[in-house]
Amino acid sequence: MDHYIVKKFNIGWIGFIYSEKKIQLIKLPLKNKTEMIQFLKPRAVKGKDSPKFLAQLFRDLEVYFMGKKMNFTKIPLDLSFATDFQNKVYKNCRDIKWGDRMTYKDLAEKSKSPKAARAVGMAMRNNPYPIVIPCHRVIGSTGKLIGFNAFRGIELKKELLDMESKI
DNA sequence: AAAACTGCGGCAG
DNA sequence: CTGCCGCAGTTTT
Repeated sequence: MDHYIVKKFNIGWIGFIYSEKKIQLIKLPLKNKTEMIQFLKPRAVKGKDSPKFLAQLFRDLEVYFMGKKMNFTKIPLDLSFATDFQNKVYKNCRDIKWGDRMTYKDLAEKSKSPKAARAVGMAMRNNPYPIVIPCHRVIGSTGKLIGFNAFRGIELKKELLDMESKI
């Protein structure tokens, strides 16, 4: 059974589910801490100690939310659930740098499935590691912000992009 | 195996 | 701007 832990950042309480060696899920803030715990509880048991990789992630996130450049390349993610296509998409998405943006179509082309923009959307929607896999940097081809599977989704997406473009 | 979904993209009105 | 298909990968019947 995996463990969960919640931690407060300036955007709210973020939930984490993790196994011994890897992160399993990052859940962006819900309405409040209670809702977050209710969400996590059925999926994992409360964790007491936070392993090294998690402490590292916390530090990185603190820095990130301060508005500083941070790319999370060393965080060990569990992508064993992912298909070939999803793996490509997640990898390419991870390569989008701070302040950069890419369209769903761009990502599809880069992932060797030029016409699969929609499927890229699917992959983003099911991205278990928001921020670390910067799915907020993926936008519509018209430049419009779409989707974002989180409480206050689009708003949050916009805030993150605004923050990143301030540097 | 088929149908039913999408955080899409073009292109018409 | 809105609506309508075609699209490809994933999920659900």
